[in-house]
Amino acid sequence: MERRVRVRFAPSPTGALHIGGVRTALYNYLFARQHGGDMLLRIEDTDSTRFVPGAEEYILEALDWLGIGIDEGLRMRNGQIEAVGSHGPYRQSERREIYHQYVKQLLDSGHAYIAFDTPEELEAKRAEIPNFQYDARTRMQMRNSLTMPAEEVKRLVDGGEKYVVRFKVEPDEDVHVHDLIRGEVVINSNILDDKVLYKSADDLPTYHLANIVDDHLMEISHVIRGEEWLPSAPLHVLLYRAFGWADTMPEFAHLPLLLKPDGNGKLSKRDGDRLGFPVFPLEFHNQKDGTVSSGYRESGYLPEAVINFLALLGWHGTGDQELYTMDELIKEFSLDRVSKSGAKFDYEKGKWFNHQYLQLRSNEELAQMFLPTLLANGIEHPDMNMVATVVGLTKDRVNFVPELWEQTNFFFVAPTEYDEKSLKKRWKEDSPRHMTELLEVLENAPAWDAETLDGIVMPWIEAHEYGVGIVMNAFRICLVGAARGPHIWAITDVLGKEETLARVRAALKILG
RNA sequence: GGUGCUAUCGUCUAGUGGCCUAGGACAACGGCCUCUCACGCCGUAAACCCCGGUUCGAGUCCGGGUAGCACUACCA
Repeated sequence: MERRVRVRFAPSPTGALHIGGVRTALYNYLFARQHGGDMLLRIEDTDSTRFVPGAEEYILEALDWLGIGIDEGLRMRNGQIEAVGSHGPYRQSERREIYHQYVKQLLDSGHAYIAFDTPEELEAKRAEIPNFQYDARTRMQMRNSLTMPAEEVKRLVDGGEKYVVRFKVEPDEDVHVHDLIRGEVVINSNILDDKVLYKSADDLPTYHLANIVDDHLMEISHVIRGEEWLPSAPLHVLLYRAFGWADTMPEFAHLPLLLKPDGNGKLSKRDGDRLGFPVFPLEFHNQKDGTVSSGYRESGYLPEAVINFLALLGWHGTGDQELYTMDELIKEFSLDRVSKSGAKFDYEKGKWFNHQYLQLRSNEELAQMFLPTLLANGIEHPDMNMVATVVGLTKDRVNFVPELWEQTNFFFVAPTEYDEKSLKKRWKEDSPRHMTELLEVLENAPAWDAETLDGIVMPWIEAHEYGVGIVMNAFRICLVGAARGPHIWAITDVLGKEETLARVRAALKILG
């Protein structure tokens, strides 16, 4: 009775994988793992006109980066695409023969018919009749195998006339769809049109047919997909019935949509560039239109942060927990705790998640990740131990690895100018004299560790009643160029005696 | 226009008839810590779309309204 759980993520290679699609893939993956089932990946490339080269690779690479594992179908392994499983092929464009067979079955059983109406004719019809719909009310006035003699249909088809196969929707029936998230949804078949299932022009089925055939053949137990599919779910139920597969029809779960952070509507490709944050997991160079879209990976996001962030956009556990590892998500996830309403994409919270996961990474690891940024800023061969040290000193104040540069640049490059605001507030009339004297104190330091320096500088300040804040802030400006940064002795420790003294002298020269 | 789905702080959400004086998180604001800037910690402000009904009792159930969203292709 209990069926093996098999779910699929079935994107179209029409561009970069949208962040909403990533979440759909994630929920499918979590569901599969939790039930010890299979996660399949199938490419739905039945629209040859929208195909974008590189999109398939992109999708698989993105899932691989995020740690969303694929058990069957297409997946990325060591930078190479591989197909695994016995239900293939897993690209719909390679399953033409299979679809032919099922189109024929529907035609033979009277559940579908051939239609010759051209796109132009249909367009004219729509212009002529408001709210025109190709259905039980209108199909008998159109050019199709229901209205034309069988011999003529055969003659046209054999003669290479372009045609489509339409599903014959029976009128006046309440179609029930059971949805795991929304419960029972009922739609009357009268509002459904006779959907095109197959187009002879490119010898490919449409989504609706391919989807049902593949899900059946691949033994999919649960269809977890975006809410935009809810209106066509009744059509899919009707198709399962027409094929005689009603008893093995998968369960449906329609996920709420990801909405724009401002205004209205669902999150789209263009929102990212408009609002200044990525809507794609990886940077994408579209070979078709030449556009480049930014990605979470390239923006400095950690995959575990993206996963955690996305998981909580539309799902929530039973308690107040917000930080989840993938394993915890697999354990806790459940479809009945998925929200019903759309979620505005809150980019700010994503930053916070990244901050949290950044703190968990080791200094050495972060130093490696920081290397490209250093190089981009002209730091050619940094001492990696030193980089790890400064990263450790500053990582708790950044959300992203590249931001480390703003926090650590003075460790690598001595200041040449000094922040005006800091000077105004922290560089006093006595500061040049203090620094000159401090120079002498430091020159005579018996050692250069934090404890030693603190042990001689503090008593010196106290003895002269200069004020700790006044001296230390002026000193900080000399070393950093502004009133910011980690603890002063941590800075002198990294800089070393020679560099520290040189910076104080340079500051004295410029600031007087 | 038609059909469907949805509706709690600015945002993500907890809440499944009394535990709600509506909880948590992000963001905002204030304070503490402190040589600075941050981090961190503590605190403040901030919501049940509206109208009816059911009930001893409604954020929670029902009806209506309103609003938002999705779909309405030989796209997925």
